[in-house]
Amino acid sequence: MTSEETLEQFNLRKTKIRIAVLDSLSQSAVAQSYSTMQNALHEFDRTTLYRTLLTLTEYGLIHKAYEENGESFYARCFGCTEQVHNHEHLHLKCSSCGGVECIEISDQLKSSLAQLPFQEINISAKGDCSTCVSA
Amino acid sequence: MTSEETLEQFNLRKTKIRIAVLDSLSQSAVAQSYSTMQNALHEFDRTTLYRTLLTLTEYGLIHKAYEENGESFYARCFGCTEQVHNHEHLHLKCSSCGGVECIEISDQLKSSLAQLPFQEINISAKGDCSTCVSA
DNA sequence: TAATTGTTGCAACATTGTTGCATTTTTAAT
DNA sequence: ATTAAAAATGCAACAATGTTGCAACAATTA
Repeated sequence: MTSEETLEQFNLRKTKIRIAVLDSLSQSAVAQSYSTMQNALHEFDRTTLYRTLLTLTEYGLIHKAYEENGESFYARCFGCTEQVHNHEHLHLKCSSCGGVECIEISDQLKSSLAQLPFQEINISAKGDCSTCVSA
Repeated sequence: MTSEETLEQFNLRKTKIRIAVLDSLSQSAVAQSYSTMQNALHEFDRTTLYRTLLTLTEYGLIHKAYEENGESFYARCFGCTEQVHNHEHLHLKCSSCGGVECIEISDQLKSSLAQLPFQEINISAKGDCSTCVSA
């Protein structure tokens, strides 16, 4: 599904920056930092980017995958809605390239987590991402 | 062990703010945010607090337990050194009081995590902390 | 095409992160 | 106890990001 179709589906206006952000995050294997996106989308005002990320997050199209030292990394959400979030993955911050990758987790780990009486469980880790480990 | 003794043990100078930060975090059941500490320690310059947190973190006396929306929460480290970190717990952000609590994790979850080929695995969750759930 | 409604760009300010430097404090030596 | 050396502090300054208000503008709908 194209970014335009996605926006239509969520009853969001199809604006340039929303399409650009969704396109960029959809094509990216890793979550992107705010500053990376700001550099890539320098034709837009940073406030606009800020509000675009807020809106897309609010509607469950993207999510903040990782946060460290005040730097936020965003990724496309798949199977998430405003109410339900699929967090059956962990976020790996690559020690080598600095990117953040989403990693599927084992069934054993899933069931261990399912026993916890908490919501919005989030796992992050550091190591080499799939790109860097094979390089 | 008192905060002064702890600082001695790590060959760190016993300054007012270091003792105040360690005392405060040692007595606190929950991790404290930077802004909370800044308000509590307003007699010190915020740069000094900033550098104090850096130093205590560097030597493994405290650690950044949680970070959300640019707000960092710090807690006393137990059994951590500059090299080895004990992260056999998860950080629970309380939906009610906003505090961050350290929670011990089950052996099953520990062993699931031990199988992951990553370092510095960190789990966070949202829910009610032990204080709020019983209130 | 016009009216409506939502979005954008800009200005402005808050908070936190960060560095340099002069001053002060801590520690160790005398 | 005094002093010299080393380290920590306070202050000024600037960067990055978060956040709001508002006028101008663009996307949708009638």
